[in-house]
Amino acid sequence: MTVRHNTSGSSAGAVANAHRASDDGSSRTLIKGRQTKATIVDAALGLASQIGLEGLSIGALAEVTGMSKSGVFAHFGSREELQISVIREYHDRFESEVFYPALSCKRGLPRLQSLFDNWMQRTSTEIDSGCIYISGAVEFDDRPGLVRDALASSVNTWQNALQRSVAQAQAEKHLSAQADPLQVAFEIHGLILALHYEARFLRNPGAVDRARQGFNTIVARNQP
Amino acid sequence: MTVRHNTSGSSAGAVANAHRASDDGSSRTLIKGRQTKATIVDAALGLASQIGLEGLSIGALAEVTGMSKSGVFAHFGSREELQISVIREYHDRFESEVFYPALSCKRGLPRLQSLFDNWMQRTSTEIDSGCIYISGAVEFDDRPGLVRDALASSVNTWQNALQRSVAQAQAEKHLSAQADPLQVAFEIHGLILALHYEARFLRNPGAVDRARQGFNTIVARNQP
DNA sequence: TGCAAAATAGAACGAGCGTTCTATTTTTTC
DNA sequence: GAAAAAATAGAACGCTCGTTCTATTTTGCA
Repeated sequence: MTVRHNTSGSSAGAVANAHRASDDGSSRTLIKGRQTKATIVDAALGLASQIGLEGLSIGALAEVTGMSKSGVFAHFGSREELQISVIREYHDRFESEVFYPALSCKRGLPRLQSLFDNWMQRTSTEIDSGCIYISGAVEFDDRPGLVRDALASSVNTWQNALQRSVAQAQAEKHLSAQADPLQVAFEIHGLILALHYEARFLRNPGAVDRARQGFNTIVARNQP
Repeated sequence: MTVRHNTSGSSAGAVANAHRASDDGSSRTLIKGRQTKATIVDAALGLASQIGLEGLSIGALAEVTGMSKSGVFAHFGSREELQISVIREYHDRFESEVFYPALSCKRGLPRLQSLFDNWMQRTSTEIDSGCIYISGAVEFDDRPGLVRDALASSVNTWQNALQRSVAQAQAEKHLSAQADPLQVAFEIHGLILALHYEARFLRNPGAVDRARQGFNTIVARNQP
C-alpha cells in the first residue's frame, strides 16, 4: 500500500483506513454541533493524555468546556463512543505530526530517521501529556470491546507504516537486506517505550539521548 | 552494595531497602489478622494485575475475599495504603522470582542472561496478569503521592540491580568495558516493554522470540 | 420571518466509590 | 475462664459516575 500525502484538508485517511467517520452522510453543511463536538474532543484528548482514556469523565469534560453533562453526552451517546472519538483524534494528530512530515524526506533511511525523530519528539514533549497509544495499551489489554479495537487498529496502522519504512530502507540499499523489518521495528518500538517510561515516570533527563543512541546503534548494525 | 540471598523466610530486603514493613514492633506474636491481611493483599495483587492499581476497589476486594467492606478496609486504613501494600507484595515476588534465582548463576554474563530470562518469563506468562511496574508507571506518571513514590522506589531498585549486573559482566570480561551499563540496561528495558506491549495488548505471538533475539544482539555487539 | 430540526440544559435515576461510625464477634493474654 | 484487645460486620455518609428524561434554547433553511 502506497501512502500519499494528504494535501487537502479533508479527512482522507492516508496512514490508516483504520477508522470511519461517524458521518452518516445525511447532512452535508457544517452544522454548529460539529464545532462544539470538535471542541469537546479536543478537551477530551487533553484530559485523556493526562489521566488516561479510562480516567475520562463526562462530568469533568462538561466543567472544562463550560457545558452541561447532558449537553456533552448528547454528542456521543455513550462514554465508549467518546473514547473512540478521542482515539480517532489522536490518530489524526499522530499522522500529521509524525508520519506526514517524514514524507518530505527521501525514501529510505532519511525517512526512517525522520519518523523516529518525530516520534521521539512527540514522546518526549509529551512528558506532561502522555501518549495514549501507550497508556491505552495498558488500560485496555484486558478489556475487550470497541475501544480496544479502535486503539489496536490505530496502533497496527502505525506499526505497519514503520515496518514499511524499514523495508524501503532496505530496498534503497540503506539497510542490509538480511535484516528483518519486523525485528527492527520491534526494537525501535522498545526504544520509544523505554523513553516514554523513563522520561515520563522516572523523570530521567538522559532518556532522550539513550533512545537516540539506541537508534543509531540499530542502524549501524544493519548496514548493508 | 552487595546483594545477599535471603535464606530465611524473614523479610530482609535484599534487592531493595526500598520499603519498610508497617509493623510498628508492638506485637511480636503472629496474630490472625496478619494472615487475613496477607490473603487480602494476595487477592488485591491478582486484581491489580488485571485491572491496574487504580482499578482496585475495596468493594470488589471484599466480595472476592468474602469479607465486608469495612473488614477489608480496617487492615489498611486507606485505599492508598492498600495500593502500597500491593506494590510491596509485587516487589517481594519480583525479587524472589526474577532476582534471587539468577544469583545461582555465575556472576557476569550468565547471571545477566538469567535475569533477562526470568524477567521475560514473568512478562510473557503475565499475558493474563500484567506487570504492575509497567501498568503502574502509566497510571501514576502524572499522579504524585505515596503510591507513586513506592512504585518508583521499587522500579529504581530493580533497575539498579540490572545495571549492576551489566557492570559485573564487564568486570568479568564478558562484555566490553567500553559499553555504558546505563545504556545497555535502557535497551534491555525497552525490549521487555516492547514484549509486554506486543504480547499483552496486540497478542502478537512472536514477541518473545523478538525480545530474545534483541537481547542476543545487544550481547553480541558488546563483546570485549 | 417562521418552522422544523438540532443543540443544549437541568433534574433525576441507580449504582459504586472510599470512608466513618457503632456494634458484635473472634482472638489473644493473663 | 475472664478480661482486654483485635478483627470483623453492618449501616450509613457524601460524592461522582454514566445515562435517561423532559424542557428549553439555538440554529439552519425555506
